Order: sequence, then C-alpha cells, then structure tokens
Amino acid sequence: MSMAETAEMEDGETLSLHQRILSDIREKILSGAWAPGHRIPFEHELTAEYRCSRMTVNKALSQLAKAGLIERRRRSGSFVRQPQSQAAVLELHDIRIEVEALGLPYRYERLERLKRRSGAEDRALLGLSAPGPVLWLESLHFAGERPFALEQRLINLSAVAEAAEEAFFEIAPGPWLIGRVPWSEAEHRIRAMAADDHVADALDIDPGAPCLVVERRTWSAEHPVTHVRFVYPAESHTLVARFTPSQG
Amino acid sequence: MSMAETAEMEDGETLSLHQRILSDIREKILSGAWAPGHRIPFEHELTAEYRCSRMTVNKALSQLAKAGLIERRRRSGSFVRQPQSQAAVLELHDIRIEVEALGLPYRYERLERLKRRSGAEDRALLGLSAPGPVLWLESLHFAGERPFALEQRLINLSAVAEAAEEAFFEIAPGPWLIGRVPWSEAEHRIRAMAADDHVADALDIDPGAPCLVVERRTWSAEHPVTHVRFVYPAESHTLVARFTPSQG
DNA sequence: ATGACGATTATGTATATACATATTGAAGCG
DNA sequence: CGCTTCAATATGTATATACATAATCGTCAT
Repeated sequence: MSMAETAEMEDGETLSLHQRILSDIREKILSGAWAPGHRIPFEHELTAEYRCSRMTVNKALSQLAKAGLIERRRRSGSFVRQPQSQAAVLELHDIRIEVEALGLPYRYERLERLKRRSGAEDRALLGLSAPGPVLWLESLHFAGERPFALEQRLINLSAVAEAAEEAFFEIAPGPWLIGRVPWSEAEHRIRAMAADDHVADALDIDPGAPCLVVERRTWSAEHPVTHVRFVYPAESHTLVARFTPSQG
Repeated sequence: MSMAETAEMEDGETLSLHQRILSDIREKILSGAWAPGHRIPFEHELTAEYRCSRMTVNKALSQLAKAGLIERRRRSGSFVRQPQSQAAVLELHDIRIEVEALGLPYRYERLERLKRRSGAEDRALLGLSAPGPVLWLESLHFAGERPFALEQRLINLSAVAEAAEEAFFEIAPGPWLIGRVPWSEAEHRIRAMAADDHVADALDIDPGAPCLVVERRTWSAEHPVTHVRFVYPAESHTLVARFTPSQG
C-alpha cells in the first residue's frame, strides 16, 4: 500500500481514506444499523479493518465526535449518541440575491436616515450599556413593483464610524457592512407579527395582516455592530432550512 | 519541550497547542487585523513561530478552512476569505422542554387520529411518489391553561409501521418518533400566516390573528418519515438562533 | 512574443512512534 | 465489606518523516 493511497468508490469518485471511514460509520449510524448506545469498534480494530494507521482512524472518529454523532470515552470506547435535539442551518441570504432568484427585478430605496445619540430603546436593541452615537436607517426592498421587505436598522457608530459618512442612497446597509466589518457573532429572532399602520403603509398591505419578522443583532469581537429588523409580508416570504445531522 | 505539551492561557485555562494556534488566527481574522484577502503565514513559518511540527499547524489551518474562514491554495498559501453569506444555527427544541423552560406546566392533548391511504396532498407534503398508508394526527400543546401550539402531523406508515399501533394519547408523536427512528435529514419552512377558523378555534385566538408556522419534513436514509406543522400564536413564540462563523 | 516543460513550492494525506491522561477493573489490605 | 492502590487500556495530542498533488515561475526553444 502506497503512502497516500486513495480509494475508488463504486461510482468512481475518489475519497481520501479518512473520509471513507468517516462516511462508512456515519452511514451505519444514520441507517440505524448502529443504534444509539452502540459501541463503535475500537480504534485498533478499525485500524485492522481498514489497514491504516491509528492516526487516520482517530482523525475520522474525532470528526464524528465534533459533529455530535458519537461520544468518545477514554478507556471505554466510542458510542453512538442519542439523536440530538434538532437544529437547522438557516441560510439568511442577501435580499437582492433572494429577489433575483425569483426572477424579479430588484430595487432598493432608502426611506429614512437619522443620526442621533442612543436612547434607552436603542441601547436595548444593540445591547449597549453606555450612550453613544448611532445611525437609524429605514429602507424598502422591492421585488418588481411590489415591496418585498421593510428594513429597519440601527448601526453603532462607535463601532463603525465610517457609516456616518455614507448616505445609503446607492447601496443597502447590509452589503455595505458585510464588506467592511468582520462579524464574529450574530443572534436571530424570528416571529410573526400583525402589521401596524406604519408597516402596512410601507409594505402596501392591510393593517393587521400577518408579517414575518426577522431580527438580527451582530457583534464584531465583542462590540455590538448593528441591529436590523426585516419585515416581510406573509405571502412574500418563507424561510427554508435544511439540516443533515453531521457535516462529513 | 515535552511531547504533549499544553499551554497556559492568561486566564489559567489549558488549551492544546493546535487549539491555541486556531484561536489565535481566528481572533486575528475576526478582529479585522487580517482583512479578507490577507495571506496567512505559511505552514513552515507558523511552525517556527509556535515551535511545533507542521502536522500541528496543518491541523489548525485545515479546521479553519473547513469552517470557511480561510481558503487554502496549493503553492500559493492560505488566505482570509470574504465574509460568507450569513447562516444561523436554529435550535428547534422539544415543545415540552420549551414550555417547561418558561416555568409553565406542560400538557399535551391529542385531538384527532386518522389512518388513511395517502391522497395527492398527503404525498406532496411527505414527498412520496406512490400512494400508501399514512397516519394523520392533530394535537394541542398547552402551556398552563393556554394553548401554546397546534401540531398537525402526517406519518408515513410504510417507513414507520409501528406507529399504526400507537394511540398517541399518552405520548406526543415528536418524542415517540425521536426515540424510534434515526433521522438523516430534515427540511424546515418558517413563515407567518393568518389564523383560519379551524386554527383560531383550536388555539383560542381571533380568526385572522398572525401565527408563526414551522413546518418540518424528515427523512431517514432517503425515506420520507413525517411531515409536521406547528402553528404558534404570534405572541407566544419567538425562534432564537445564535451563530458564530467558525467552530473552533 | 509565446508556448512547452521542468523545477520549485505549499499544501494534502498518510505513516510509525511517543508520551499524556482519564477511567476501569482487579488486587491487596485494614 | 469497603477502601486504597495500581496496572491495563482507549483515547488525546504531539513528533518526525515520506510521498502525492496542484499551481506557479523561470527557462529555453520556437
């Protein structure tokens, strides 16, 4: 066996050995052949089975453990975990991309722009403790002729001073921030809401009509950067998330 | 330097060397010190900086690449990637746990149970091509006295035959399935909806009131298992998701 | 100029080895 | 019987080494 051997799959695809071990075991777990609690063969057994070194087996098992499919216990071995509480990876696209994926022309319109000192409400939204300068922006995203989403955004100018110079007529604040500020963490809240008069007016729907609200707070290295609320009319929008319980 | 040396952090926590390298680099990227496009030191340079072997550095860099923070190019080096499109890990808890976390007593009530041959609508929901036996269930989850969520579920009896024997009076179909069927994939749809008469009646809210709808389809090894729709009154429920762009 | 080609270089993946660490299980003892 | 101690064992992390592979760069001939 040569040093960096690769394996031929049935379909002709080439996988590295540790990826083959990984997907073999994953398949056994997901198919139910190895039920929760089942003890996976020891590293030295897999070493014999796959004719490879312990390091290679270890790499594969460590990855399965990190993905949460198995649990490893020293001296005892590795075990299939109980199915985890379900989690979904939710893609939150750029609205422009979303609209264009629908085959509709995208248009962005800035409604409001206000520089002010943060009040208690602003600080609560951003998660700030001390007052400071913030920028308030309200914009509309259109799909064709129809309003697609209303965006209400608060930017912490202490964290992103350059935003004070930008009018946001040409570029939406989302893409502008993405290109400028590396973000380290984000928190999302998703809920349903009845349109109030202001929202109904902006989105051209009836007051009281159901809307999907997605709020996102973003931090960059511990500093709050922005809080944004997207309000979508119920008909226009469904969030889709697909989840596979391990990431090969 | 001993073989399996570990490093003391300032706060006294012990990290393995490769984890220290990983978090060092991650911090540089997230803080913005290394902007997108910046070339990360070569493996042999990091080897010298951290006084360790190339394998250790390689492990850390590979992990950063898998997390999507950097891109690796043979012969050229490793580079900080543009900030990715945002994605969020959305936790979808068991409703019982959710209700109990609110400090309210949980109660479950089965409303309807119907065994039938799948019609076109059922097949569309489950993603089935051929007709077959399915089980239709409607249940209510209570938080204290108030209805918390309405559950409408379709189970593919070809995949889970035992479900036909279960009355689902004592146990909710969610927990029952989790303990029995290993699932390999799930797809979620989240949207806002106005309550129709049936939903309004079940949840004891006004017709037309906004609701949050979470639909989930689950597969086990390519076979559709179940489709479930949870309808939450808008006031009762917010989904929260927190996301950090790399998984140290 | 330009295109072919080989050397160089950085990463990708595997090996064998070494020692650390946590936990189990059995032996020994009061 | 219960407690301590100690050896055995499986995993955790690091080393040095080897060869493969892909991309780039310079050289040289056309």
